[in-house]
Amino acid sequence: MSISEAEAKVMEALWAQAPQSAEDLFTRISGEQEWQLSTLKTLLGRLLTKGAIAADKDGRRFLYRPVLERSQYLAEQSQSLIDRLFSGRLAPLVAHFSAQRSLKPDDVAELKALIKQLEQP
Amino acid sequence: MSISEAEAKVMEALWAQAPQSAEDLFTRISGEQEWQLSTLKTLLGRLLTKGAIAADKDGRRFLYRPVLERSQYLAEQSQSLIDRLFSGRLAPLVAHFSAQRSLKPDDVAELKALIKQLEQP
DNA sequence: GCCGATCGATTACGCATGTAATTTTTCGAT
DNA sequence: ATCGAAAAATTACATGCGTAATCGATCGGC
Repeated sequence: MSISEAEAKVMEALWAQAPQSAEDLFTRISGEQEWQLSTLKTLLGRLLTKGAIAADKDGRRFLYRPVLERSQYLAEQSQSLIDRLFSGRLAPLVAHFSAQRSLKPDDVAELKALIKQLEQP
Repeated sequence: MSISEAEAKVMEALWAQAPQSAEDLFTRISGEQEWQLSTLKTLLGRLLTKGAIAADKDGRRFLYRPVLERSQYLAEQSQSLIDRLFSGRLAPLVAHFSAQRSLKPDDVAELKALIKQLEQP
């Protein structure tokens, strides 16, 4: 059921716009990704098998659309990371970033605004 | 160079305590992980090849210790996630969690404290 | 209705991974 | 010096993934 790295790139393209044909996708993705068309087709096939996308016939070709929602994918990936590495809690992850000094003032401001919003629902 | 899921579990055990022999590790990890000893040995071998751990001879056996630091591993994993899914910025990840309503009041409080600390260095 | 272009489906293949059994090496004890 | 236990190294094997070529089906034009 898990989406691989390469498959995720296809999902991103479909989340950005759907439905799209294989050709459409190929055009969009080229530039980001140096794939042959048949590579993309393989990935589409695998995503279909996994049920992450669906295909609707449109004349002689198929139009693909996501079934798995992006927000759900984000949730799974994020949750998995903080479960595996941060005991399931978000704050330690943020603390980690701050310890690495990889938080720019903008980030801090944005976080602060978020928190404020969370406190006054 | 990348550490796999199973390998990461071995690393966690070594980060928790080092150095340890394969037997030590096996004892510690059993209960969490249903591995045969030889599975663990395979993983140790692969980690050695990858340079993530080192081994020092101690009589007839080896004592293993981490070379890769946990904080670096955390940094790589976390950065990779937010790069792939959140345009490289932390705030959107936090926003995602809040949108999922998976932030408990404790978490919010903890985050708030963190932010405060970041503002007054 | 047949032919070729255009899609999708099938097959391929090397490498990583999860999991483990088997083989080889090496000490320590006799 | 030899033998056996214990540890490490090698080999194994199925599955998933990245990448792609090729085969097969199908539709539109003649």
